Amino acid sequence: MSITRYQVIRTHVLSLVEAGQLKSFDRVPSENELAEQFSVSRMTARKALQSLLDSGVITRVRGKGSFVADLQVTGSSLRITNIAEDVRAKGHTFSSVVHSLEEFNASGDVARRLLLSDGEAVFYSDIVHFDNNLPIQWERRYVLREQVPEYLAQDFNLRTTHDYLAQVAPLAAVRSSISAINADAKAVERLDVVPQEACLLVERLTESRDGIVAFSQLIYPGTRHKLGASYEL
Amino acid sequence: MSITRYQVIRTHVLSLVEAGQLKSFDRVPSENELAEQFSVSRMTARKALQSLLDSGVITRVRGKGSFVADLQVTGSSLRITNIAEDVRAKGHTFSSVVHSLEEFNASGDVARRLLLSDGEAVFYSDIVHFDNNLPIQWERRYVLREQVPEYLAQDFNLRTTHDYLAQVAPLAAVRSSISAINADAKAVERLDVVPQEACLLVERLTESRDGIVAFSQLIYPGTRHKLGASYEL
DNA sequence: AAGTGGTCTAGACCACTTG
DNA sequence: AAGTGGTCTAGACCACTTG
Repeated sequence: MSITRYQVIRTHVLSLVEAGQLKSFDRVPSENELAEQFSVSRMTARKALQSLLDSGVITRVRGKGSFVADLQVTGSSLRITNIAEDVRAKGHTFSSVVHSLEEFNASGDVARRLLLSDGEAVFYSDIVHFDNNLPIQWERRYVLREQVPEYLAQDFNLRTTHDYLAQVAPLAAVRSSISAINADAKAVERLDVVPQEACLLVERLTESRDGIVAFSQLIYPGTRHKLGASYEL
Repeated sequence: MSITRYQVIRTHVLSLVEAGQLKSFDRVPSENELAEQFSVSRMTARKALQSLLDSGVITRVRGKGSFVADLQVTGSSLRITNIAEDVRAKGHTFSSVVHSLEEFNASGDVARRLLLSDGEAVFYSDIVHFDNNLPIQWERRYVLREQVPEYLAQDFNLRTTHDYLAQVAPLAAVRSSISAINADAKAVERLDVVPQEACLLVERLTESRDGIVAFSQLIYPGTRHKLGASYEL
């Protein structure tokens, strides 16, 4: 079995990603660009990109292009939890502090996750949730305006963003990734943790039947909170 | 988005399998047969069969033909992750280093999780897994001796603990928790991270039909690895 | 020799997003 | 209007397995 042309192209693009020359969400050469560069037909270049899509290395959007995917490896299963219910189920008092609720010009990672152009406006909320006055979750949420036009008019002390969104834009799909980060100055302030303390970062893209609704970043003090997942086979 | 021709063909073949007209190992119509039957080009028929291959519905052998695959045991989205497969799916090289494989006297947390008394002996493995020579998972596993008597005799360079355990003690239930920790000296050594770097800690209790099998601690460099979970509702 | 799947070409039309 | 990815065509050569 000799090495095929599409494998050569696949390996080339993969090496760009692995060498760090292309980072998450960076644009990957298009089918036409690769076809010209490697002197192959577009279908062959396409096959290379398609195999990278299948491997989860890139994502593709018609009309826009192909992009390096977010790091993600495993697929475990996680319940979508309602933090207010979880706290109350323990017999504790749940409360929230809304730090920001405003319009925001998406850029960088946030824009790319939401498939927006740099500078497009989204709704933004910055809220900390407490369990008996101890901060347990810092929630930053970027919401598409056309999907949830009344987002800024809500009182998120009365109802969590999760509950409100579940009502106005019922979930159809959720993609989450979980990583660990060291607390920066802002996290120290919001969550009352020690500088550099390990925290859980859950990034979540939620979709309704009408498409993407929101991108959320949920940060938990690592030592104060565990995410649970269980399944029976 | 209209229904494409290859989807029509895919659906047709799939319905034959689901209706039981084609059983495991039965021959599926060839690319040429389908192309003629549906009046499409061979490439379009091929795309339909290829998508069935990707879904695990059929297998294909050059020169022989396409055949209905053996019964699938897929638990849909509740996949328990196999790190070796995940790495290889990206086209990367997977390798492992076994640091310890020995008997160990359980105590504290480990004993409690396994419902043992303090000081009872279990089998213990300490292994680091690499993605292209970059450490991505440090796995410490505590295994009940009576459930897996031959655990210490295995070569976990050839087969991961996950694969071995899946074979000798099929999973019946899994309970995981995920938290964030700051890297201690041992983690720095095993995972080649910076001291205090945030890492993901996945703790997992696995059970077979005969009861608890093992307790595992899986530690991932936080910045180098994300756990992904996605579900469609 | 005839049939199979694997790769590849050089075109085409389309829906969609961006300047 | 130009670029993107998605689908599709009608050919081609190939390696491989089977009668």
